[in-house]
Formats: sequence, C-alpha cells, structure tokens
Amino acid sequence: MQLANTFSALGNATRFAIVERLLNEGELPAGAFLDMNGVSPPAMSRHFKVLREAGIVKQRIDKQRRIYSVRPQAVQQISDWSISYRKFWESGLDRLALALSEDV
Amino acid sequence: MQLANTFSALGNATRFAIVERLLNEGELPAGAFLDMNGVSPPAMSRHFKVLREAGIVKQRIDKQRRIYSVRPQAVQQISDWSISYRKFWESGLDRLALALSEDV
DNA sequence: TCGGTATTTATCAATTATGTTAATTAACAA
DNA sequence: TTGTTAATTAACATAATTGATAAATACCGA
Repeated sequence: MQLANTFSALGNATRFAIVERLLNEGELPAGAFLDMNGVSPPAMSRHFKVLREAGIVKQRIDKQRRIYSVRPQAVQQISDWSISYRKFWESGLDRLALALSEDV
Repeated sequence: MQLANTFSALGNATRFAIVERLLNEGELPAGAFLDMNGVSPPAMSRHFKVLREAGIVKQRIDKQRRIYSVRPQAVQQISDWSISYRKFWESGLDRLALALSEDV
C-alpha cells in the first residue's frame, strides 16, 4: 500500500511539524520554517522533497519563493483508512470481541 | 507529538501489512506472519517490538506463543488527528480558500 | 530427559536517513 | 552589473533502520 509511504514521510518529527503548521496556517514559503528546531536550509529543503514525493504537499513557485501547502487528498486518505476500521476502535474492543458483538 | 512516532512505526511496508492483517483477522501469534514477504523470525520479532513500543499493538502470552493484537486507541488516535482537519480535506480546498469560504 | 516448536536476543553487515558545509541557480533591487 | 535573498543540489559524515545468522530462552509432548 502507498499509505505506508505516506506514514513514513509523516513519521519524522520535523516533517510532521511542518505538515501540522501548513494545515493550521495554510500555504507558506519554505523559508518560513527555518525558525523551527534550528533546521538548516538544506535539511529543510530535503524534508520538503520527501513530503512532495510522498504526495503530502504540493509546491507552487512564486518568484524565487517555493510556496508549500498540504494536499487535502493526503489527509483524506489517512482519514479513510482509519475510518474503515472505525467499528473496531470505536468499540474499544479487540476484533474477536467485536466479531462476537456483531453476531447478535 | 507522539503521533509522529506512531506514523514512523506504520511507515514500513512489512509493519503496515502486519497491522492491516491484525485489524482484519484479529489477534494472531507472531508465527502467523512468517509466510509474509519471506521475513525471518528475528526480523519479524523486531517489527513487533517496534509496533509494541509505539503502542500500536499489545502482546498477550499464551504458553510459548506471543499473541498480538492492535490497540484500538492507536487507530483512534490517527482518526482523531485526521478528523480534526476534516473541514480542510473534505472541502478539497487549500486553507486560504477555506478561510475565505468560512468568512461568509 | 530429549527433541521439537515458538520466539526473542546478540552480533554484525548493508542500506537508508539525516544533518552539515560549500557551491549553485534564480530572482530581485540598487 | 553587483550584492542580496530564497532555495536547491553536491559531497560527505554519522546515526538509525533493517536484515541475516547463530545462540539463547521457554514451553511442550513423548
């Protein structure tokens, strides 16, 4: 599944923080993140590359700025996955107990 | 956020497949996964360790078997996160457009 | 007890990820 | 043009992940 790749890209504290900030603040240029954890420009650039290649963010070029934003589909894909197991986690039961409860 | 750690654990194709199978089939002993991608027992054992330490699965011991199952909270945590951005991805709009649409 | 099953731990090699500094590209503004 | 800003690519070092083999632990059944 390609979802594993999405999770992999989000499984880094810096990249997760980037995505959260883009989700909360909207599109921002790469440079806006340089105040974060003291990450250098090259390191930041590579984090964005990972996020781009995983299809989590899209890039828009404005003059010499690279403006990034989250691709809604990426978050939706995660939501769809977790929702498909909703009955399982919502009940707080393990799957065996769940199967029994559904058999009623 | 510890969610980045959850994503990190799920960001490996083998571990993601393990979790999907546990979600679909319910609790299973570690050995049930040895037919998968030709992963060796030690490799499998370590994948389970990563999943355990990330709080994604729980282990139950039955005789010499280690029976694993998914912790519902782990999937719920992911769901909660994605749902908190539901307005964003459901609209299919970027955040700026969303802010404008909400200002009406 | 002995041999077999289930799983983990120890060790080590190979790969991948991450970060750094230096150099490069592109655009802007004086 | 020249200097500055924004970001990326190149080259390299180090750390973390992953996997394999060998050995260890625990339990079972004859």
